[in-house]
Amino acid sequence: MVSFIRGCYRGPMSTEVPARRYAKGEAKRRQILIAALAVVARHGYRNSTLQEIADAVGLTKAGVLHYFDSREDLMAQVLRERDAHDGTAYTPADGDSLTQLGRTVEHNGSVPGLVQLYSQVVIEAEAPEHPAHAFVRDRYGALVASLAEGVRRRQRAGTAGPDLDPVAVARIAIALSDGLQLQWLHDQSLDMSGVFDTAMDLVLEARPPRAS
Amino acid sequence: MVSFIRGCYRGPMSTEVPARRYAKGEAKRRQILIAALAVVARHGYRNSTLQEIADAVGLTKAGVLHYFDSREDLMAQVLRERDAHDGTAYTPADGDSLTQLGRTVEHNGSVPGLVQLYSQVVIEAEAPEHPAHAFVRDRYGALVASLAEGVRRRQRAGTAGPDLDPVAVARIAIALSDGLQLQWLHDQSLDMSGVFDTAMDLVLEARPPRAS
DNA sequence: AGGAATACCTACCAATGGTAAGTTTTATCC
DNA sequence: GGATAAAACTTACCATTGGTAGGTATTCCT
Repeated sequence: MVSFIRGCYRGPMSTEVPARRYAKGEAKRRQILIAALAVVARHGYRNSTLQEIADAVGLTKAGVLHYFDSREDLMAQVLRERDAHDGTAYTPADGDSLTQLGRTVEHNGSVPGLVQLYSQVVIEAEAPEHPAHAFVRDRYGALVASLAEGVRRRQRAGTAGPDLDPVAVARIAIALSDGLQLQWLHDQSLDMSGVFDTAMDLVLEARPPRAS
Repeated sequence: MVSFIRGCYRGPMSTEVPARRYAKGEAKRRQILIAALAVVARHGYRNSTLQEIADAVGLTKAGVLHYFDSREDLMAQVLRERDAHDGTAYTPADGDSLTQLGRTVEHNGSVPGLVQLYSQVVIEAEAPEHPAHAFVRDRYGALVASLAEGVRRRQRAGTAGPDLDPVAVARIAIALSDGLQLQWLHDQSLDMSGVFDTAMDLVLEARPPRAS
């Protein structure tokens, strides 16, 4: 069981060194991740077979499974890689996390394969034994924290209702993002980004209560 | 009710006659639907096998497949039946559809199995060849229409911002419902209903814009 | 060059969804 | 109250797929 690295999740706070691999292997690994996403985009998540992914990169099933513990693990890693790459998730304290989330929503409107994969992994990972369980959990946690902080900053700046519960608003923003993506999968004419911005504007409303 | 329908989806506009079947079969069919939901609740969607469902009702796999075209079809029918039963979906014009949706969200907080099944089917059904594709599409459509009408009624009553786009608000409500359920699956301590109500209150806000 | 770790393949297995074809049960019609 | 047609099943059986075991070839470091 070689896998000191494979399968085990390394969160943002983890500093473990990656398992040493040969250059060729590292390249192949990346290639697999890219191919997997492409295959999902073409045939959908549940119709994406290990065999087809393997074919796409000139390997056998077993060859692919040399890099990933399982199909589920592979799919989860696609997400993780993507997540780390375009840094949508763990937004550092500098940028505005709410704006960043909005941008991510907008961007996702161009990658249906990724959206489907994301939704699918999130649901599957509900099972505690799923390889991405901890990942998704941590991701949600980090997102909530980051967004809540963004809300607090806006409250200080006066661009968000002072009585809003930052954590609740964070959860609302995430729910909107996830939920709109679900709808969008069934109707890609939906303007996810527009609806998201509209909703968030209303939620963050800094206007004083109506004189009742 | 339309409980005697099977296999093929009959939307609101369909008038086809139900396939005739014996009383015993009808009972068995119900039993299977209930058992399927129970199995999903226990082991999760992807770990719910036809075999186990069959065992639960004293049949073989093939026996179950006599009633449903496929596993996916079975799962979709569980949703459909449930949908028709507690009438959450096609809310008639009488009640307030927004309140109704809120109640459904609250109720779903007690049935994790159903929530998981629902989410899973919605994602799977993105594929046009999925047996529940048309169902989910129609369901979304009907929900949007119903909720949008609810928003309009509130606007007339002065309990919703007059400038709100009813359809957009409808989509927002659905997204919140779906998205919160996704989060809730990973953290059942989340107060779905509370967050949902909070968000909708903010979105529907009828307060006048702040004097900028 | 030597040697350890990696990269990768060839079988092989078990589980699962699904089908084909037949047998038994159920209700209906003379 | 049997004949009969349809529904309610069952017993094989198949194909796909994820995954494993174990071996061979390749890479890289010293």
